[in-house]
Amino acid sequence: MFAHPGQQAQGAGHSLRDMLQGAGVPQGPATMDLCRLPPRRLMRGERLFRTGDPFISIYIVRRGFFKTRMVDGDGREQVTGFFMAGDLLGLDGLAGTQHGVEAIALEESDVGRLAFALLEMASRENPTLHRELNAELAREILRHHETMMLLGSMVAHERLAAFLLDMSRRFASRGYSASEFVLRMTRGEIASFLGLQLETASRLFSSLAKDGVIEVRNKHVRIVDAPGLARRLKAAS
Amino acid sequence: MFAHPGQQAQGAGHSLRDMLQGAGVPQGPATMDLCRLPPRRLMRGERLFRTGDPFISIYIVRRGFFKTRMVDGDGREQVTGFFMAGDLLGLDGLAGTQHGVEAIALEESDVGRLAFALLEMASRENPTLHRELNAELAREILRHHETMMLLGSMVAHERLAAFLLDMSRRFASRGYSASEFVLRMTRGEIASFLGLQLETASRLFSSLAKDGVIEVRNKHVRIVDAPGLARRLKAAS
DNA sequence: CGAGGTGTTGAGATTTGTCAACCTACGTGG
DNA sequence: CCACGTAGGTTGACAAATCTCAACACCTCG
Repeated sequence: MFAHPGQQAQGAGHSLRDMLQGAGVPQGPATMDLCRLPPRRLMRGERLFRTGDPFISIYIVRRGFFKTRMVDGDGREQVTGFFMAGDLLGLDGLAGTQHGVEAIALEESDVGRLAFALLEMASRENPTLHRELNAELAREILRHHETMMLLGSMVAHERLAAFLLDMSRRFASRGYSASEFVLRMTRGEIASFLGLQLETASRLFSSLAKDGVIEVRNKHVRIVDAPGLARRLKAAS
Repeated sequence: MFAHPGQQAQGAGHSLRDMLQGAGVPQGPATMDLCRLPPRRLMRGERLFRTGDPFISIYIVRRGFFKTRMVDGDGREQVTGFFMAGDLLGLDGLAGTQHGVEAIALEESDVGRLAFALLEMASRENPTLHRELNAELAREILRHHETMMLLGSMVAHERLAAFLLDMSRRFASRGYSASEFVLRMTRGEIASFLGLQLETASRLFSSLAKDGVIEVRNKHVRIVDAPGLARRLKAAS
């Protein structure tokens, strides 16, 4: 049920994604090449950007895994999303001048970067690029809407089901198994994202396992009964 | 704790808001005048736009009150925001091609409209306008973030306190009383927005009233002890 | 091999939801 | 202008979901 940036491969030429993927695109229009900044490697726990950082570039995850989170004045923390290879990161700053969230690597990761100021100029001359930027932003907003729906009108077990199905879909769209994957984030991070307590999330994993819907071993998850999981999104299980 | 479009008055000239406010701005640059569409009046319950509608124009509330809501495939409903005079509406479509939510008038209301396609062209020639559009979008995203925080990491009584303080701030920023106002939405709509059941929201109103923090009579609310209300955002009351 | 972070589980408290009754305000039509 | 119907709002009693606190197991990494 979650939409995420970067599901479908882009058509031809020098799309936003091509530019960010970097390495493989040696010969683009000059304006585009100018945008490209050196890629960056992060260790687990390192921050790609933090709340309030000036918005300078947008990123694509080339390898690894990230979470984004917010911390409010009272120290309340909220994980707002998870990002895997192929996902764009930092779009939240696209509309303004600074980032509203922070992005933290959940494992050793590589990101491609594009300088936003230059990208904006390029997009003025290139309507396709401009449209792509807008489309990515639209996906970001759609993601927000879905998160609000999840947090505002689902009970705990529905939220976890939605989360697992979303992960499954995203792994599948990248050519990995839809039924078996490794969740890089901790239970606590999942719980925060789902608006639950850590223990509640853990219990729900166990309960799904007991019902034979999934198999769990730490971060390794296997979806045994995908329809059963989907059913838990709707009525009472 | 909520950010909303349209807090501060805009500086000089023909800003986005001026254009939308309409009537008072007879002599703008031609490109801008072209964008302006006839205003619209809606009766209570009428929809300004609905989910999936092509994104054609953005709106400003000139008079009245709106809610936006989403309905997902399973019929789950979620109110995503409330909009009063001065607020921009329909920005969620700005990034894409269609609206992801629907907007419904909570009372007889008037809106100003700008044709987006023309507006986009105008913004290409006018960097200030372009920046304004981006700033509005940024506010929209900030609002989403704050809603996620509210839904994901606050308990019921904190959510209601946050809601009331937000309303208070927004009324105040429009020159109305910060301590006494009429909530145009029903308890059910407030509850949906806060991710609660109607009865829970109602009880929380009563409980705040019993504690002498607010006075309530139907939709009329008076904040008696604003600091007390603010205190309920943090620790246990 | 030890330490600390991570994950699981239990028991009980607390919060929130559910169902149901009833009250109130408001608009409509007689 | 009143009467009635209906949507909106409140409250109670109870059920269920979720949280809290606590103990302990596991796993990874240095």
